[in-house]
Amino acid sequence: MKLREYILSLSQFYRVNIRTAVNASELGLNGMHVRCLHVIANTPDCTANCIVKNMGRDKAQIARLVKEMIAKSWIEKHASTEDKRSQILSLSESGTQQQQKISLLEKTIESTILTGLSKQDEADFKRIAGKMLENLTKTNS
Amino acid sequence: MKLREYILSLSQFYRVNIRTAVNASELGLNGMHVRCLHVIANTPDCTANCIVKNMGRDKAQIARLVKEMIAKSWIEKHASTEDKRSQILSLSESGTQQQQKISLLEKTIESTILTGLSKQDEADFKRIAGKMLENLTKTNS
DNA sequence: TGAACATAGTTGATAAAGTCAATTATATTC
DNA sequence: GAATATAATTGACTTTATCAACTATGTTCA
Repeated sequence: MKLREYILSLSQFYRVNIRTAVNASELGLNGMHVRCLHVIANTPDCTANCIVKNMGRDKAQIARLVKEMIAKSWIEKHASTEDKRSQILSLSESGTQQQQKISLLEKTIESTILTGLSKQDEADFKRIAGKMLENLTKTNS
Repeated sequence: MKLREYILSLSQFYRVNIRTAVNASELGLNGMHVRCLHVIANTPDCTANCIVKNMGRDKAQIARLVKEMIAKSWIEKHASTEDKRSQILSLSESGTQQQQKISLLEKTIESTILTGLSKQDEADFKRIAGKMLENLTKTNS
């Protein structure tokens, strides 16, 4: 089995799993919402562009997701004082709650994924995947 | 950085890379074509259902992709002699050529990804990712 | 300073990908 | 041989992704 297959299949089956869990919990959000909320939660002074860079998506797609999440009141935006072109995004009260619920679901899946693997395996995986990511993103810029 | 992010980002950036390369080479195929051709090439007596299982996709989606690829004459189908419900898929002459061109592009990306990683790292990655995949797919069935 | 270029975000148009339910044709089971 | 299961197909639709054009603000440097 080729490297490609491992990479693509892992994400595919991860997606299927998390979507099933999220649907079941009836939070009313989809995969991209989940990931955006994460990025916003974990990035200081997060802007739409931060999400674009972090997730490797098209900025049009992110602009629409952001709009949608603001409409649902999960996030808020306010103009940056430093750069008037930038909009700083942050989680609202309810967005934070959503995020916490998702984190719980993800912990469950994470422990499923890691079944039968050692701490060392996990660390190795992250180290190697991190290096791969670095290699992949360097070529783009 | 969480496991989730490594898994999803790796596939995302891999996709972006391979798509750029495939577009540049003007082969006229998209990401799903690429993956389907691979599965067909590497599965003995491949059926649409094999692709569904292998890739974790909806059978409707695969049926349409197969139809499209037959229309483009990249693959052929003939009824199975063992089970008249099944259609055995195989690469045509031109499909094989497409597949070989893609393989070249993928080799290039693969070597980019593996830059700075040892043979041992690669083997470890595959072993760990393989176990993860096993964990993820077991829960679904 | 101000023209040229760069960056952040938005929008329109469209393509690709994914989903759910129903249907047809064979297979299997008991 | 009737009930049930499976392989593939189709209709109707939603979601996700992409590209190009555009507005508004920033940056550079002749």
